[in-house]
Amino acid sequence: MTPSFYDEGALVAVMTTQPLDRALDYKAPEGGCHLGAFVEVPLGPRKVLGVVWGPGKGDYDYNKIRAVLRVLDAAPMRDEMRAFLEKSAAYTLTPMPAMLRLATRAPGLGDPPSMRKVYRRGLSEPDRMTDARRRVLDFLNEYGDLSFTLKELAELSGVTSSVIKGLVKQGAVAEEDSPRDLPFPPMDPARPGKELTEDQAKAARHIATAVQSGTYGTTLLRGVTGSGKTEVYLEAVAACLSAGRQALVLLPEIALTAEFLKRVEERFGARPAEWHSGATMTERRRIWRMVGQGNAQLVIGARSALFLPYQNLGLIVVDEEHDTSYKQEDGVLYNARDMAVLRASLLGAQVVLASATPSLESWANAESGKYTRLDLEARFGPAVMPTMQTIDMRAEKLPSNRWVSEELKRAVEARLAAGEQAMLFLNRRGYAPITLCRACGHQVGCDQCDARMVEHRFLKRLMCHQCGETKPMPTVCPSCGAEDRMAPVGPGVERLGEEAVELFPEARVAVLSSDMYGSARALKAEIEQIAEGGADVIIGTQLVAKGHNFPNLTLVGVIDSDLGLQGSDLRAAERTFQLMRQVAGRAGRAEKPGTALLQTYQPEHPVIRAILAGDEEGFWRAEAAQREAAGVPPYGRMAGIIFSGPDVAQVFDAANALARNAGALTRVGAQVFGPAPAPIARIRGRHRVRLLVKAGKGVALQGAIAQWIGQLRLKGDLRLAVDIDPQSFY
DNA sequence: AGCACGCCGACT
DNA sequence: GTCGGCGTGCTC
Repeated sequence: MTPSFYDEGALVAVMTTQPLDRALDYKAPEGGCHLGAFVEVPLGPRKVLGVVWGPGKGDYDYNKIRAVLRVLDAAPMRDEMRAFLEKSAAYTLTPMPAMLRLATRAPGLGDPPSMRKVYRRGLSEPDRMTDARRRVLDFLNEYGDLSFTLKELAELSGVTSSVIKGLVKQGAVAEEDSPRDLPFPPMDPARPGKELTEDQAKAARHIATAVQSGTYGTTLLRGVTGSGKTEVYLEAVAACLSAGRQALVLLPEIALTAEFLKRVEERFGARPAEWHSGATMTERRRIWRMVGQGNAQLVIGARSALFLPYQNLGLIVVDEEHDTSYKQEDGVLYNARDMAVLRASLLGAQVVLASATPSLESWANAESGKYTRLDLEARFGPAVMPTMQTIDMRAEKLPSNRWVSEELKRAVEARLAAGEQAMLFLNRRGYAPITLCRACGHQVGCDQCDARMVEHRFLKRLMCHQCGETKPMPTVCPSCGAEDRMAPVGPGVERLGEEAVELFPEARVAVLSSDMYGSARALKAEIEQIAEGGADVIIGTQLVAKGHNFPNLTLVGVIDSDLGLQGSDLRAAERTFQLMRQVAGRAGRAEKPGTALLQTYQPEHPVIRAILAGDEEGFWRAEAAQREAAGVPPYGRMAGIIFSGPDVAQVFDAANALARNAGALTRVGAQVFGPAPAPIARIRGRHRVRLLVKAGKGVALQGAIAQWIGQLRLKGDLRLAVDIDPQSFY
């Protein structure tokens, strides 16, 4: 048993956020320190942030050991959190300091609580009363014990700040210091939620009971769009809050909308803490501190909210659990869905994985009994699932610059005539995916990456969708020099928008694409405006497939259902299935029945047929059988080893050398494939090459890989990263 | 990550 | 002669 307190001078091991890959010994400071304390320690000439990780090892020259400089004013990291970070690091093969950095992503961690001046009613009366003074004192008397900032008080009582300063001098108004980071208002779980159907109430009770048990468990909550998943898991949140424990709802960044927060506020009577990439430094600091003090009971956040210092977490909801954005693809490579399950298991907390279209991993875990599965079949309210049909594009005789079939066109016209909305869905941003020289066949590529440049007519430039590099549209072929022969090939949403304007001249056409709006806020505002009837025909990329509600939308046309079916990505079929189901779920969410039309060149493909039949179990079983036969996740294990560096040949050489020396892996029966260019073959001028490791389900993959790459000495600018359970393959 | 140490090419 | 290139190694 490790002691939980170290007296002054005792040796303690401190893990820093510097890339040192192990803890260093220090002497405990004056007054001692707790296990888990956030501390500032000297490291060479610098002062760095660290956490007291345990007793010192004592294997270092005692005379060189320095003392902890100070203990920071923050609640010590709990044992559970240290265990979580260590297990996450071991699972993802991430160096511990990088893991610790995820857990200390708040500014001013070491600062004393920031204070500000607030004003309240003082004990004495002013010597002379004026109108302005009267207004201030009346206002304060009315609000009793409450205090206000100078600006608030001046505005609310209609005086200038000098009046208040005058009253302070006389003692009629008291000036006090108050911490700037205020606790979040308490949630009220006893407020009535939305009325639940019997189906939903049963599911809600099931999860609530599990939450009250105070033990670990994971529930897969499956329900089609509009089936009331949110209402059900908010009841589980209520049960958790009632039990006096904190709750966390994880959402994909894009789904963290004002609409969702409003629902939460209506249910619990107060705004929860919102943790997302757009949060200001002040907000981050407040949330980090308040979560650590237990003064934020409910956090709604994107994946990194999983690493906040909860004191008493009882429930983690992962909404849209299949969403690929839960997998962080750069820096620390982790999957927030899997890490949520890990953290809950260490805490004795419950996890709810909610989705209309679960990932095959979660489906399989439910099948094998690791997760409890709850299905919400009935749609909430009168809306029903849309009718779905394919349009066989092989039978269409479309000119090469047209993508909307005659049948889809007629269907859209019918909706327009009825005063309803139609959506054309195409998962390709920009104007055209390829810019081709008609003289020599050259395709314009990115100078930084190996991707093709995509024309964005909206921006009047070519853009690389991998690194964001842009350049002007060339008039002369960069390869053969021919003039005015550059031509756009293939459809993007912008080009589809042009076609829609021609086909439906009377309609208001809106194109929704993530790169057309400066900020997520502007985009959300635009989506809301369109949902309220601001457009008749909506052209959109995959961002419209995420939980927005379009009450007047009754038709979804999927321009190219085959995108994502081809290729060697083992999850391609799964992704297409999920996307189609979600897009189809856009249609007819309110009272009007919807129709989904899928344009495809492969109407007999099992994925397309499963979507049409609405046969999810059939799809999962077929897909699971294929993966099991191939020995790939979730029936086998995979890892990517990504080498990167400025020189391609050097990067390939290093990867080749490692691949040829894979004894540590072959001993455990794992196979090594590659090297091949990584999914993103070049980022910011650095070439990336990947080895793929495939192993049986029972193999201790991390240990073998750690041993394998352990001896490797990387020279110069070469870097190596391990990606456990890689998600991108092409 | 930073920062120092150290071992080889073009300058006042 | 030495200024400085950044490869290598250390930080308790």
